[in-house]
Amino acid sequence: MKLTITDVAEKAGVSKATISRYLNGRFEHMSATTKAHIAAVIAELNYTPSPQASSLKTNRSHLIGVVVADISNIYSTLLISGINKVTQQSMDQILINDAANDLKSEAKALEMLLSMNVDGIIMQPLSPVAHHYDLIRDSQTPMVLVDRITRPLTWPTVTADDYRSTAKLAQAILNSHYEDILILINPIAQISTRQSRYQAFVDTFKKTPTTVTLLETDNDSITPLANWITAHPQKHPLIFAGNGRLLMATLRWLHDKGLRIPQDVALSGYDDWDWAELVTPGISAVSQHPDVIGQTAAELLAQQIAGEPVAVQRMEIPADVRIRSSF
Amino acid sequence: MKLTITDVAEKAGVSKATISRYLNGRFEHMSATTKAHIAAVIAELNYTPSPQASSLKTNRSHLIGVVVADISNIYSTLLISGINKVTQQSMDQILINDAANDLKSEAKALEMLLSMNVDGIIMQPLSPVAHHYDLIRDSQTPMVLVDRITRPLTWPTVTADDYRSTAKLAQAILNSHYEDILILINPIAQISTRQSRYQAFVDTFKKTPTTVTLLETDNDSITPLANWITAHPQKHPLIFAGNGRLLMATLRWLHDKGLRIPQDVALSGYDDWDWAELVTPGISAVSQHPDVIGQTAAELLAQQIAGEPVAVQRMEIPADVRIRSSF
DNA sequence: ATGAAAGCGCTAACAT
DNA sequence: ATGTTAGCGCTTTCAT
Repeated sequence: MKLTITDVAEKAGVSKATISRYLNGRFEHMSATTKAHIAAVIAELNYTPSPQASSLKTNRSHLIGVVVADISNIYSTLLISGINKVTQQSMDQILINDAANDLKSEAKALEMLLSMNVDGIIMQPLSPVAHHYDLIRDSQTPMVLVDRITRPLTWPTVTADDYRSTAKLAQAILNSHYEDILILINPIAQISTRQSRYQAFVDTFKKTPTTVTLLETDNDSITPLANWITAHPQKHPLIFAGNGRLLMATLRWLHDKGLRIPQDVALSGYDDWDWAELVTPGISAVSQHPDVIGQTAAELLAQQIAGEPVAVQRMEIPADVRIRSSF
Repeated sequence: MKLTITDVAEKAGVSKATISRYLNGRFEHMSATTKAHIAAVIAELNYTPSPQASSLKTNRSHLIGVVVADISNIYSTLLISGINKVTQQSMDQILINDAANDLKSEAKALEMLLSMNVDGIIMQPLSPVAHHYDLIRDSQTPMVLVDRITRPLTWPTVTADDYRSTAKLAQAILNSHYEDILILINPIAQISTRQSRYQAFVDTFKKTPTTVTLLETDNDSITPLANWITAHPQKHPLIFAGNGRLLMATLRWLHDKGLRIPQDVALSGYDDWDWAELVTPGISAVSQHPDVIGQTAAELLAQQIAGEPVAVQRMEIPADVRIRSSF
């Protein structure tokens, strides 16, 4: 049977209040003897207090909600692993929820978390409009956004430095003088990071003869790319795949078609989870650090929960640009 | 301000008890009018009950604890994603904990989960000895093990069919007549799956002239392999890397050394998260399905929690063997 | 068909 | 320095 604070109090011959004080580290007015005695009794009984009971009174659940856009994406693991580093320290538990790239699911996840009375939320938002998340603001629950920004800026946000890192990659491509650059990316209207990645290319090639073509796609499908390449068999384009899944899908398609990299088409992309270098001839890519993003977000959230002021601003975690031999 | 059941009761002009009955779907003795009325009020107020308060009374937390061996491993995401599929349905929340490949951390995670009063636990155990987890048995908390077994068999366990799938791969290798097979794997004494993978090779090549060499390593280091290859420059071995990380590390090392696959060394491994085919020349590997394992485990756990009897046995989820061109 | 009241394990005034 | 007591939001007998 699970022990309660009453059991401990009886065994120790003191009141529940004293035990409670002990548990919460309020020793200011406690005699050293009772303190030691309580410690001994707790150790002997191997008693652990019930967080839910305490939560009921204190309104602090020691639960952190995490909502990821798509849990099957590697980004999620890395992000969670980073968050975990700090919650482990603070003895908080994380509640993982998957939005499955669906606004309805995301909303449900958020409601769930609120009803669970989480102390704070870390979310990789699906919607770019802050308004969409008014219920969080209304509930007064601290939140930190990761990976994508939301307008107007309402919560502290931690992302990669998409624009800067992509521009760096674009700069490297500049020297190779491609006629056509194909940006294969999910709909950019929605997501800030996608816009930045596209814009970095546009800006870099603005005053060059290079044509930058935007190929918007859905659900990481590469059909628009396949169509373009099939329609322009004589061209020798450079492809920039806007995320890891697209990069992988593109690679697989080129493979199937027997197209050689970089002889037939050149390739580059965003996100490389260590495998891009293993693929012959080594894919040049931007490599971000979701674990650092997660850790930073968790620290920011912890501050907010502790009542310390946190600036509502975007923090950018630098990504690495790894140039290999794919263009 | 957060609404309580009392607010709803007042607004609806009925007692808390009636609201509670409504919330728990006990309509047997409820007039259709009050039922409809309560529904309307709840919708209007947008009320959501507090799980922790209810948990206090019912002893059901709707929390499922998940302990993974190493959260930064892709296996974890896939596993969680599978678990998530079923917990989403049942409105349960999952509490992810990382054992970080460390028995002390694992024990702490388990204690944490017990004190959180979780309804059940899904664990990828670090220790092969069931005794190690007696505190779970003592606490009467339902548990399902995944990925690795524990002796004696104490909990329902869901794993891949390590032996069978590895044997299938070994069989394919058999026809290529290698003189030396190097099994690179983390310490096999500890983990059941590792033993099975090794044993599958030993058994397959028992009556052949092929030598099967066990190269035990630690922390996914490839030093033992590097040493062997350096020491036998004239040989043309086939390597079997016991997990995805080792496979990747091996690949990277061969790359660095300029060793060609399969001309200089042949390669194969366990775990392929879709990238193995993209690496030239396409790595032959066993591909397991952690998401299915997770889903199955979660279903088993749900049954146990519901009080339905669940057989204490090992369930094997078939892995795929993907033969490509690396040997 | 519905309500009153006690209590789940804990915390926090307010006593003493 | 420690105890008493009244809840936190919900469920559940037992009444009516």
